[in-house]
Amino acid sequence: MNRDLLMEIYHRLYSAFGPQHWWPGDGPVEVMVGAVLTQNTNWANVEKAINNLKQAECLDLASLNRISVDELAVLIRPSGYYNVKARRLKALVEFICREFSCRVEDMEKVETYKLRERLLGISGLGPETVDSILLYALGRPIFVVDAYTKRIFSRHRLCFEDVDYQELQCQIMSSLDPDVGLFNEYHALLVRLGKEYCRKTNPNCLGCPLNGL
DNA sequence: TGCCAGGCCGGGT
DNA sequence: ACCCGGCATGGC
Repeated sequence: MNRDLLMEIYHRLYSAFGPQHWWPGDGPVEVMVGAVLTQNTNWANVEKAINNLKQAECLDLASLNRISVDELAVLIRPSGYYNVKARRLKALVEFICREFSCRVEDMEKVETYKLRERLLGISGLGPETVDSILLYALGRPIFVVDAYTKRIFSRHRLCFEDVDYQELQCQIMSSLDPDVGLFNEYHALLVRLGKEYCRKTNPNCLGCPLNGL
């Protein structure tokens, strides 16, 4: 993929929308929880679930490790798929507690792609969730691909509609310098653009900052 | 009312 | 190697 084109897109989005201040949420644990809860789900619903967790003072590894799956499911109900997501959250928390003594800081010593593989081994964590955790919770230079990224890029004929996740990620990352700040803002801006101009149906291209690329 | 949202898994071909 | 149903809430 062409580096200049990728940067042109980035600058257009940044000019149009400004900084997005991602991830919306405080600290690595809240970010990781949000990454799981937002799977195929509107962020507004995720916020309700996260507020429930805060209210119950359960938004930390020790509490999440202590409460039952069913108790957790009740708290995260507004985020949808609450039974599967409760299991996925427990699996993630158990992983961190088992492999890193419940200390997020201890994950720092693992090389990024090694850690990526280990996170992908957790049932319920796929590439987007894992990459979101790596980039936004752990500050690793990993580009997050999502449905909007594919839709936007394919509609601008920069990739195929059904492009493989890894394939698109590799193409993008091999064309850019590994810059956490850039990757952070770029993905957030793509989501912002997607919400306003590149939904599944009703693609209103009028006023889209990428017009005439 | 129906469709969509910052996916992923497991079972079937 | 694909393809698909299931998982579920809340907003427009």
